[in-house]
Amino acid sequence: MTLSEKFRRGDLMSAACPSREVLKHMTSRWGVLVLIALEGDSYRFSQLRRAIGGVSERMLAQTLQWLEADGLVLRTAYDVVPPHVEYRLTPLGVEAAERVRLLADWIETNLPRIAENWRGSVE
Amino acid sequence: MTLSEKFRRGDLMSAACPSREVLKHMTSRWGVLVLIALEGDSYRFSQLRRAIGGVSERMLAQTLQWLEADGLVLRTAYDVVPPHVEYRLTPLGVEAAERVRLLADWIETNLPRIAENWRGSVE
DNA sequence: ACAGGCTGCTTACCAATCGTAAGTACGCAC
DNA sequence: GTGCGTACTTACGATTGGTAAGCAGCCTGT
Repeated sequence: MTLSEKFRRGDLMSAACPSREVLKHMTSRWGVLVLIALEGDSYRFSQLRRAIGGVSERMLAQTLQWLEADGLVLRTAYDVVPPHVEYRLTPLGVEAAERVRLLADWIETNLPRIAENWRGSVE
Repeated sequence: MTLSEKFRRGDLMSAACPSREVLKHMTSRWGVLVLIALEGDSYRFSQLRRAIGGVSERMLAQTLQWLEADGLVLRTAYDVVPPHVEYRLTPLGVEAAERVRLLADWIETNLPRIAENWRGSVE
């Protein structure tokens, strides 16, 4: 098996595999939240920023650019003033967002079970 | 609804919610790969390091400590020389790893579709 | 009329994080 | 007795991330 054959389908355990980059974008601190937010609806930049608590404009812009470059998010700019830009998921992005949301949902519902382990120093 | 009621079940869109920390640990660059590796088998430290291409000892140790503190990974140290430490998933960790693997599998199998978007500058 | 706000970014700067390399303690093989 | 293997920790430099300010032009308020 040649290297290119090995990487046609990704191999995350190999340091050199490009799938590592995709993983990095999708599981980045804000990438996860962007995908989940956009799963429900399309958003404008500032709207998305308000929906996701705590993102800086800088990081939101960067995250959206990553996801756009990976073909998960579609950016549509209307040339008006004030600027109007819409972000929505591509079909590929919808599939990705589903998986990410499953993970996020699990964390949200199981937070109590996880948090039990934090009480170590108390008691 | 009080703040504590709001956070008994996590709310990832709120900047102050502790679920953000868990998300950070599970979706960290190495956290994902650790969970997936440990899903199949228990591993010793160095063994895990070799299995996951490209991790430094420093980051592997830190990642394992995060996951241990969240109750996803169980660390068992045998007091022998040379040191022998085993890492395995807890039942909670198994559930988490399943979700993470679904995401990873999707990336690996859909890498070709994603990579198509990178050919923008070529051609 | 004219200051200030809103839009979607980008840039400059500083702090936190991460990776690399080395140190540690101890036993065993050569 | 030199060197390897184990599981880490620590020091330091490089990369990344967050904060704040800038930009360009219309709309609102006074």
